[in-house]
Order: sequence, then structure tokens, then C-alpha cells
Amino acid sequence: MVKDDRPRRATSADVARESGVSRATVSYVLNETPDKHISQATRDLVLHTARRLGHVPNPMARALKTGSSNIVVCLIPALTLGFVFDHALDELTRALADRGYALLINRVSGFSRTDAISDLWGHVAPKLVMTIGGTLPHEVGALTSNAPAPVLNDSGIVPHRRVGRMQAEYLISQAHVRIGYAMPEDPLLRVYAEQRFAGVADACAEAGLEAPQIREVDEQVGCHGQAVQDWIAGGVTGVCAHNDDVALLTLAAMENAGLRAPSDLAVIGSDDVPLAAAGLTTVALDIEVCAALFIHEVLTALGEPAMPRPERDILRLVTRSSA
Amino acid sequence: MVKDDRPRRATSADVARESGVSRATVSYVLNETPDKHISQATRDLVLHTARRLGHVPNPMARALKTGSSNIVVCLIPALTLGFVFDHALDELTRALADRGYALLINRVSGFSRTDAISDLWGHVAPKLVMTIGGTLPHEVGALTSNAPAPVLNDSGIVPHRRVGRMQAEYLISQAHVRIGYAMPEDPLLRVYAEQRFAGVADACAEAGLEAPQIREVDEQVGCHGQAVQDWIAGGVTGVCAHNDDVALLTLAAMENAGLRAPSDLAVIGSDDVPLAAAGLTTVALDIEVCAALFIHEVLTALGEPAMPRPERDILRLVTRSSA
DNA sequence: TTGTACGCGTTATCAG
DNA sequence: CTGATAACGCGTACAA
Repeated sequence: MVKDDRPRRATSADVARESGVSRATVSYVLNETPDKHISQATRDLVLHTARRLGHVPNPMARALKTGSSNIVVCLIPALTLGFVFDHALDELTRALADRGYALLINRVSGFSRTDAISDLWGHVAPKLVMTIGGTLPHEVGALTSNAPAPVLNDSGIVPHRRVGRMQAEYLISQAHVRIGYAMPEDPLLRVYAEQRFAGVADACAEAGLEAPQIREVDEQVGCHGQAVQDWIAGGVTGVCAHNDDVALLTLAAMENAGLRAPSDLAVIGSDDVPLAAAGLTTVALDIEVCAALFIHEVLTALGEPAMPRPERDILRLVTRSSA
Repeated sequence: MVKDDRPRRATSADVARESGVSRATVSYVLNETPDKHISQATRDLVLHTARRLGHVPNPMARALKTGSSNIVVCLIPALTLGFVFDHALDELTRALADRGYALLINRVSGFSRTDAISDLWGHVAPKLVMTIGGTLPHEVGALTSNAPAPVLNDSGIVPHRRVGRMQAEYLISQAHVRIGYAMPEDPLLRVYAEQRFAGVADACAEAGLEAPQIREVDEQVGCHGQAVQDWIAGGVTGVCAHNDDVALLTLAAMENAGLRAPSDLAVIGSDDVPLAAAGLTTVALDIEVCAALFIHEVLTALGEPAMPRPERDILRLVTRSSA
């Protein structure tokens, strides 16, 4: 059990009493309220006692009065996002903290009690709700539909369709004419995956090629081995993988089967995760640009001044040995 | 700017007025307060109006009165934790949600304004603070030292020292007598890495072998290539990698150099990430057990009844082709 | 600068 | 047994 022996937090009333001023004065000093002229003497006094008492304004009281907290809640799907989004979240955390906000992340997984789904808003009243990860399981839908704050979606930050297009266009430029697509079976990945696949299909269609051959894969090497067999049997010579993780598993399966990339089968991934440096051709996602775009979106939604959107392209083709 | 057009949330006073009862009655009904006997008729009436109005009790008002919210804040370091912890966080989120709590995650990264470090407690007043990831950057220290709630550390959940021991013991059982250690240079990984290394050193010492040869590695294949050269030059035949990601990079570097595992150099990782299935011998971390342990710790700290700790060992050796 | 009402749910005290 | 009244928690902001 939580035995909370910690001393009661000092309230603004404590600071007021110790300073011999009114609570209002304390509030004005601590908030640097404009149009309220407090003498430098009392200001210093209040500041000093506040620090001495370790006063931290009670967030609930403040939020209760204000109507909403300075909290931004980010809803993310229950999967490993990978380092691109992780980095973006880190940068966003910092950017928000510097402006007096706090970023709190909630991994929305399936709940046992269905009525617990939207209980989150019974615990926290954020100023802004954002979603990341592109997935919309029904829980996220339930959560956003009755959120006590505006909701910001991450759609549009990463141009998934263009990712797929770039993958396919590169393979096509390398004279591949039958393209395969490694589609993750995880439903949480589907929103992104289908956009990326659409881009691949676009490029194939424009080049006059037949539609890409989709194979669903999980996280087992065996499954990828089967997919590889299917592709080769189908005359496929180049495969676009939904992301680098998938691509690396495909390459591993090929290695197990004694096949070599790109001669037996070319593989191109997406994201440029660290392990991709081992030789995976991929469409790199610029983590700095990605983070900057997120920050721009969120700050704008909050009405905070934001840096202009970065001009550098978020996508970049990185050719290595696998394709 | 956030233009918040959404209608004001219905308050308990609204429900009371619409139902023709007092606010107290509404509170009693909604909270099923013991020792308060409300007639079934008014109970139904209140419940119905509350649902009709979509009333969700204001979390701040409740928390203000109660003294603390039903929020658990988890502090994690600003790095990609990987799927083991991600899974644990997902299970924990669900377990807490089922019991009326909310798990909110804060990625504590470096802040520009140093005084923003502990501002988190100016935004949210959790009932419990927990840390995951084993890292103690100074920000986490600052955050936990003045947290407005008890702090629970994850130390002890994963027996890192035993991880290292198991790695080394396996290599030793395979007749390796000179052991190398691939240590990540990322300072955020250090807390874990040094415990794991200590386990490796333990095993070497007990077997009468010389101390393991440490090489620091980053996320570049080139760096790993250099480390591999060093190890081989130093007579090392088996390497313990801090985790699977490091191990896979080492293997990739070996492949680039035309070396083969385990004949030229045996490599053993830890965690058993999905990609490890491609052929990496590793000390698998049981994600179910890991999650269960976390849940047990947190629920116990909250004074909630918890399932007994799982008996299955959290670690398991998985031998594949790399060692 | 100060007094004080307010935001909203909780709970001790009281009345029917 | 049912339900109402009112004070409380704590910071904010308007009137004085």
C-alpha cells in the first residue's frame, strides 16, 4: 500500500501567511500577472518564501479554476512505434515543457471493461489531445469522439503514400518489372501500411507494370520465407517492405534460404532504422524534420508561436546493398 | 489556435437540477457511496439523467477535493525502450484502467529551461510515480526527488546481472575462453549495461577466465566493425552484446567483413527481439512475465489486490545459429 | 494590495 | 431511511 509520509505540500495560503500578505498577492506575484503592480519588496519576499517552502501550485486547483490544464495528451497505439516517432515525442516533450505545457502519453490498448475506454477523461482534462501512429482502433475513436479538448491527428505529417511511391520508383529505375509488397498483418499497422502500399501501386500503374503482389507477413522469419518463395515463384524481382523491420526480416529469411539480395530478390525498406545501416536500401524518414513538423502542428493548435515548417524534404532515398 | 467550440461539459450540478435533486445526492449515486441509502427511484433517475447529459465528473474538482488523482505517471528515458517494456506498459495500462486508474507516460528528455525540469508536478498530481528504463539522468532524479507521490523504481524487475551471467555462461559452455563485451556508448543505456556487464565479468571470474574485453559501440556498423577487429586481434572468440540490437549490428559488421558467426566470432544477445529470430542466440526476456511483474509491483504499491507474482523464470536461453 | 466569490465534486452535519 | 445544506480544497481574478 502507498504509505504517503511526505509532508503536505505548501499551499499558496501557506506562502501568504508566512509572507504576511494576502493569497491574492501571492497569486499575482507567482503568475506575474500583467497590469498588477506589486512592489519589488513584497515580490521578492513572496518569491523567497515560496521557494523556501518549496511551494508548487496545486495543479488541480489551478486547472479547476482555469477550466483546463496545460496538459497535452498524446494517444498512441499499443505497439512499438520505433525511433522516428519516439524521437519526435522527445522533441515535442521538450518544446512543450519550454512553453509551460506537459506532454503525457497514453498507450491505448484494448480494455477489458468496455466502459473503461473513455474513462481517461475522468482522470485528466488536457488542453489538447493528439494522436500519433496513424491507427484508429475503435478505442481511439471512442476516446477522441468525446474528448474534453480539441483533437489533433497526425495524418499528413508523414507522406506515407509518397513513401511507397519512392520505394517502387527506385525499384523500377533498377529495371524491376514485377514488384512485391510485404504487408504487415498487424491490424494496428494497417492504416499506414495501406497508404504506403497505395503509393507502390500508383508507381507501378504509372510505369505500366502489373499490380504489386501483396504478401502478408508477421514477425516470424518462417512467414517471411514463405512470402519470399511466393514472390520468386510469381516472377517478382523487387520487394517493397512496409518498413525496415519487415525488410530486415525478409532479408533474414532470404539468407536462411540461401538467397542473396539484390540478385535473387531486391528488397527496399522504409524509415532508415539504425540496423538498416547494415546494408538495407531504404526510404529514410528524416527524424529532425518529422519532429519539427509535429512540434509545428501542436504549437499552432495551441496558439503558441511556432517556428516555420522546415523546408527540407522529410523523405530521402538511401541506397545500400539490398536493392 | 485552439478554437474550442465544444459544448461545456455537464456538471454534477446540471444533473442535479435536471433530476430535481441535490448535488450531494448525485454524488452519492454516482459514487455508490456506502452507508448512504438512496431510493432505487432517485438512483435510476440520477443515473439516467447523468447518462443523458453525458456527464463525466470533472477530474480536477474531484482530485482537488480528494487530494490526489487516480493517475499513475510513468517516467521513461528519452530512448526507444523496445518491445519488452512497450508490452509491459500496454499490459499495465490495461490493468490499471480496469481498476479505475489511468497510466500516463512522460518521456523525460533534457529541457532547455532547467527550471522546467520539475514543472511536471505543476501539471499533474499523480497517486503514484514510477520509473522504467533503469536510467537516472539528472532530470529523473530532480523529478522523483520532489514528486508529489510515492516513487516506484523498476530496479529488480529484470535481473540484468543474471542476464550477463547467462550470456557468458553459455559462451563458456561452448568452450570459449576469451570473452568480449559490446557496451553501448549511449549514457542512457549505461545503468542496465553496466549491470549486465558485471554479470558477464562474474561468470568469467568464476570460470577462471580473464576479464571480458569491453568495446564501446554506437549505432554505426563501422564502429562495430572496428570492435570486431579488436576482439579478434585480442583473441576473443565469443562476444556478449548488451542487447539484441547491438548484437545484430555486430553480426552485420561481421558479414560486411566477410566473417561468419559463430566460427569466426560467436555473438550472443539479450531480449529476443523479433529480428533475433533470424538466427541470433540470445537470453530471452519473457514479456508476459515482465509485464506481470510490473503489474504486480504497481498494484501492490497502490494497495490494490494483485495476482501473485508469476513463477516462471523471466529469463530463458534461446540458442540459434550465432553462438 | 486585499477581500471574496467562483469553479465543481465530496462529505460531514442536519432535517424530514 | 432519504435526502438537503453547506463547508471544504486551492488557486484565480474581479471589485473595492
